[in-house]
Amino acid sequence: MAEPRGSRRPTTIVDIARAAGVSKSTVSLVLKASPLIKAETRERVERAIEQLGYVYNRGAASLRTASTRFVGMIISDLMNPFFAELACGIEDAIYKAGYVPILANTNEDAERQTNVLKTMREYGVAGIIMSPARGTTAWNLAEFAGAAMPMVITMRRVEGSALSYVGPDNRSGARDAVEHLIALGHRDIAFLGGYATMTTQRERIAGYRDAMAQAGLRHDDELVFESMPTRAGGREAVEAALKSIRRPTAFMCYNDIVAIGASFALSERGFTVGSDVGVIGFDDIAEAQHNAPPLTTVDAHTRQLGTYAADVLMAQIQGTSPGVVEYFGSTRLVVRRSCGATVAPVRERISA
Amino acid sequence: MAEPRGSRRPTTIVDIARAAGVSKSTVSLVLKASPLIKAETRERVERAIEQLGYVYNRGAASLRTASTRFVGMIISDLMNPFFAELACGIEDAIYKAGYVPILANTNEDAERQTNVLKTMREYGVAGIIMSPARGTTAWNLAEFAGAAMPMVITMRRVEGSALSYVGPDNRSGARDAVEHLIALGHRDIAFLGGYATMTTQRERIAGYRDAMAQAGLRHDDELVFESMPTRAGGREAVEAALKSIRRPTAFMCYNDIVAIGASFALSERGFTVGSDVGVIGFDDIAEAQHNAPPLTTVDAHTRQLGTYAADVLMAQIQGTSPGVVEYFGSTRLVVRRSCGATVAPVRERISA
DNA sequence: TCCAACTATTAGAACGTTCCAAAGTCAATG
DNA sequence: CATTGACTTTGGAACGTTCTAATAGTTGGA
Repeated sequence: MAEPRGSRRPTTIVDIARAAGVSKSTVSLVLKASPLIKAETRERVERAIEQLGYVYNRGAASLRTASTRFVGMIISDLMNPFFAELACGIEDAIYKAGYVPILANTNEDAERQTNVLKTMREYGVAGIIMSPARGTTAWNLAEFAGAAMPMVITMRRVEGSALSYVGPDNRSGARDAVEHLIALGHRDIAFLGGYATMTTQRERIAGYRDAMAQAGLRHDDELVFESMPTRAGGREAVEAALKSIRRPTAFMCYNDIVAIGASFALSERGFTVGSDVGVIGFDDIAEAQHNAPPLTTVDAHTRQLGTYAADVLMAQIQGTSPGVVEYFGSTRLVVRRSCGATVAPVRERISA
Repeated sequence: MAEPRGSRRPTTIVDIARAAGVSKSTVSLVLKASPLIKAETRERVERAIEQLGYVYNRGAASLRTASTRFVGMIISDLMNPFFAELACGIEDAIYKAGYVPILANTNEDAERQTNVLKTMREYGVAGIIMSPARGTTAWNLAEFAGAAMPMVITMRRVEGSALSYVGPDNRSGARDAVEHLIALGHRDIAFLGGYATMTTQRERIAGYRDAMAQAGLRHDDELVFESMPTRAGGREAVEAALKSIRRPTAFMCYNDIVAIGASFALSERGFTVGSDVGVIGFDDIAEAQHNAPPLTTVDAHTRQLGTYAADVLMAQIQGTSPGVVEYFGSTRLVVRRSCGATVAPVRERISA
């Protein structure tokens, strides 16, 4: 509470030691709650700390111990509610582990990502969790891959990288969703959104093709409509699909915001999404539930994946890790109304 | 690139000095691009840095200079797209100013906020930007208010606090919106969402009352339906309003997610939002545009406010500030279709 | 030849912690 | 009364920078 008497210099461990009539070593031990210190001494020191309004200097401690409790958290697009949820999961787990997250939102800018990685190293972060910007190559991460720095990649695989990875099982998630569309009677099903340069898109398309092939349905490139993975991209992709020769009756979308953009554009054009035409998203962001109509989607358990990614990193930092982890989280189809499930009841109680 | 020869010890400025045949002071000067250093010497040092794969240790530098380039960024609810957008604005500005954000998502938990403030001080942040958790009092912030630590509060005013504040002009924004509803012919207009313990809600309600009083319309407490400021809260609030004696025909909502929840519930009950009944939100989050129907709302210029808050903090840190700033950003009514503007054309080209 | 005024470089203390090795206390034991 | 061992406490080096003041080296003018 109180300021140090005379000077501007902040109170240090030495001031406390003087005030309490002990050595600075003793104060240091009190600060880390060492059992070596006698109760009476500890109280005396604690009183001095209180009185002088001492603030522990973690920077100095870090210099001495050559380790920090910073964790770098590199997010590719924080404006996307999906990544915001991921970030929340990561942040929470980091906080609970007694670490502190340094945030960087790269906005899909690989150059910025490079800068940020460099800076974080200079700040001595204990490890890094990152959802890589589009176009990140294993080569970009090579420096870190050498176990030099604990690091986990999340949500987007980087091919050829030997780093730990945590993400959803995109392929089986997409397969489940498309199988559901097929079961509802859809035959011409398009895939909307994303670009083939994104591993996530390729994985989801693979799932789409698995289901289509299984049912003996067409699933060639002419049924894939690429676009930016945004709401606007969803609108564009669906417009393109509607202009195509074989007009699809259902749309498996790269993610929820694409699906929301697509269902919006479909409604604008007079289609009744959920009966004329089916739409399914991926991720299950909060918004999906309140879309019109409520969006059928694949729950990726985003928040939990974030938490798990952080846990993996912590284990790696603390050396309790079994080495490189590759985790593909299970997904769950959430049937709402956008898929054309006219008969099926809404299986879900609205909650969030 | 290359690792130091023998030991595990990371390369330091001293290793560079030895390799380049100069003193560590010289290396230090090279690192800060001092004009004192001869070009030839600089090159020699830079070559050594490259060869030994030296990583600058900012922690050590901070200890010596007694200052860091960390900025604390305390967000009350990162899952809310409004705050995610705010966070993006802040992060970007901080990054551009050459600082590094430490993130904390308090999740409206005042206790966590207290912890986080303490921790950030221990890490020696140069300043803090924070959207306070609900229930934060001036007393909670008293320690910081003494100009001891540069700090700017954003989005939610804390009464009695002498800290800088940056946020939208809630009162005039809400007034504009309600005036628009009145101009469209609505007479029974309710206010939905938030709690009177939140300064932001009180300000927005004040604007609502300004407009209602001006038009000579009822605006007593019976037309205010409080709820959590979430989508679920919006649903609950509108249900309560529909049960009330004097059933309103229009709803001014605390924010966009409340409005989205409300318009969802109204549609579920068979109302056609935008003709039977009007709904207006506040914030203009990305989602508003793709709501069904697209949501009329008050653009708070969220991202810019974040950027501005960061700029104010930077000025305060660098001592170029004119002291305590109170900024109430102008707002802009964005007329879409939820307000019952059946006649008015949609004034906006869809863009995001 | 000497001094002034540069330019370029450097020695060494300082920043606030932690940690090691050593030392002081005290009661019990032989 | 010395010795032991458990329990507390401590001095001082070390962490990797920056910064001040001082030192060389060089040039040019008197």
